[in-house]
Amino acid sequence: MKTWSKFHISTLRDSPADAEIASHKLLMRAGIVRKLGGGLYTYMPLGLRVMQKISQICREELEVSDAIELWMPHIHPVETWEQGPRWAAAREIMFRVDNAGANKGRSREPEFVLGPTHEEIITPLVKNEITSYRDLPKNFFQIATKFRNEIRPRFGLMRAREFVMMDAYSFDATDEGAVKSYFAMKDAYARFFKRIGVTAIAVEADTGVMGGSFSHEFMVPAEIGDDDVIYNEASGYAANREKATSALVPADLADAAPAGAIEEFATPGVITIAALEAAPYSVSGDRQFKTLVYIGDGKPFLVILRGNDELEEAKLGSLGFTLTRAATPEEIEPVLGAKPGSLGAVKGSIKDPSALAGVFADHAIRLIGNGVTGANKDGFHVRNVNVTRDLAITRFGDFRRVRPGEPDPKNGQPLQVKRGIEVGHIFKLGTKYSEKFGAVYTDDQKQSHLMVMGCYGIGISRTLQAVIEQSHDNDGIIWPWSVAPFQVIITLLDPSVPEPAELAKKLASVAEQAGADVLIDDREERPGVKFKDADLIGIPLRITIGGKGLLAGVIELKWRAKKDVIKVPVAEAADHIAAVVRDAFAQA
RNA sequence: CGGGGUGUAGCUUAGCCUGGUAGAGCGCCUGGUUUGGGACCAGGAGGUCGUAGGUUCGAAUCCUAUCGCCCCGACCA
Repeated sequence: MKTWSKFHISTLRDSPADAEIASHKLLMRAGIVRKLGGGLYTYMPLGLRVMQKISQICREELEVSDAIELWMPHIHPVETWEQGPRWAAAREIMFRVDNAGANKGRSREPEFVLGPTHEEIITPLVKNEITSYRDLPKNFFQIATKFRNEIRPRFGLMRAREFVMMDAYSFDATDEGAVKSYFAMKDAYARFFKRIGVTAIAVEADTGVMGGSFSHEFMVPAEIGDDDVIYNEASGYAANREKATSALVPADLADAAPAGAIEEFATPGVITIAALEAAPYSVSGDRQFKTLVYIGDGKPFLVILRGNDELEEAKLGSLGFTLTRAATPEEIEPVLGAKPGSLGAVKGSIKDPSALAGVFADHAIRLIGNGVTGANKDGFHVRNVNVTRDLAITRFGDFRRVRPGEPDPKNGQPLQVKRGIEVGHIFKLGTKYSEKFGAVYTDDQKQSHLMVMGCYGIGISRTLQAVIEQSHDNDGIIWPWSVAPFQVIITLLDPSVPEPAELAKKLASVAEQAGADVLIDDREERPGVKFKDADLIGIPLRITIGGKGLLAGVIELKWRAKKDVIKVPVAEAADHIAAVVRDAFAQA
């Protein structure tokens, strides 16, 4: 048991000016964290207790799924990362560490980086540790600090430069095994979020720079989230917007009958979809082909979309390039023969087709019959363009951004969108890292095979804030029982009077024996201050001792999340509290 | 890194436009009156007005540079 006067909790009446969202304000006001700099926070004693509880629940649920805890260094030799498959993409977010006194006057290059994640560390480790199929599968995890030089830290712990993350890495002999490991983790995540009292939905996600074959994100629905979740309640479909698809294009769609031969027409000054929609051309956006030029690992390629569709850049990841970016006008003209605004992919119209790494078309362009596209000649477009007959397409794919209202790929009902906070992510990696680092094992036929990997993350500190974002009211935080820094606060109204103080201690130890963490507010403050503070820091159960209640021979129990006050005669208080606490644990 | 904003006491801020003694509320300290939802009275401590230059008799205020922080975008747990 802790007493407020000996513990350290400092609450603020006003929110700091740099906090904008509810959970960030409450983090500061309730004294959960204090800021050092952008994205850098001290976890105050109260906040640390929450972190430890979240971590412990995470640990327990992972262990149920047979994951094994270890601890890896957070200073990584740069060479380790250079050997890995994503140095080029990942170096941007890594803090570099100078090798202090060593090599003075020689290399100015940093020799270490602060660990943003640990695939590059664990894979070589496991390569040395495990050589036999008998030792597989294995799943290692740690709960530790991560360092990422986020370009823009924001919203307190939501995107910090130093943060606490659970990261796990599974190694399997076979692909089927890896899938099993993946879903074991998905289940562990679901149990974890349920236990900490957070609604987190698993949504299909893009694999991003991590690579790998499939992936789910765990999202906490919240207005302030960074991601759009596309979903349909009825079918259960849920995907990050970066990944979401819709049933816009029927699989059995037949090509429209060409209305005639392609013909060029002059469109002086027309370089936008909108301009072509206007008179005198009046070609609606869904009858235009939009031709975008990107650079994939140094080579240009084309993406063809419907005029009124938007490219979802993340979907270009499926093309297999390590780095992609939009091409500049200077890069475009020599290849296509025209400036942006007059581009197209009609066979024969591309100036230098051999320079292209491919022409990738979104499925939705198949909805266009006798459309219009650029002539690859400034100031000209062509009409009567038909997909199969006229366009030189390397392959079709899903590249467009889904819009709310489009048909669900599962049941055809309209899709909806909502914002979410990404609190966890799981990836089935495959052999991307094991190949690079030579992580192989020997099977029972003495044959060598690459281990099949998965990797998994939960943003522990971000989850802490997501809990607040999801569970608060105008008076403050409402901690779920399982992660509350203290489950019970005993508000002692007359701390200097011996009898009530003794009663508080007695009831505190009763609650503790039932398993609760108890805080006694023994400050010489007016009752109003104590009630306000108890609400602000969000302790689930408040027991008030003293004042008019005690005069009437009762103590009072009040749940933070409820309105009513339960009066209990002093004589029955101990038994009642023990029962209530046990009940709360049973329900948590 | 692009766009926008902002920096005055631990927190919230007024003053800046139109240069002339740096002010208030909360919090903190002392004393008193209070005591069931952030009390009241009296007294007190706390500021090189982000930093560095410049203009000026005189700069929180005007100018320049720089740094920090916040918001929107690209990226992420």
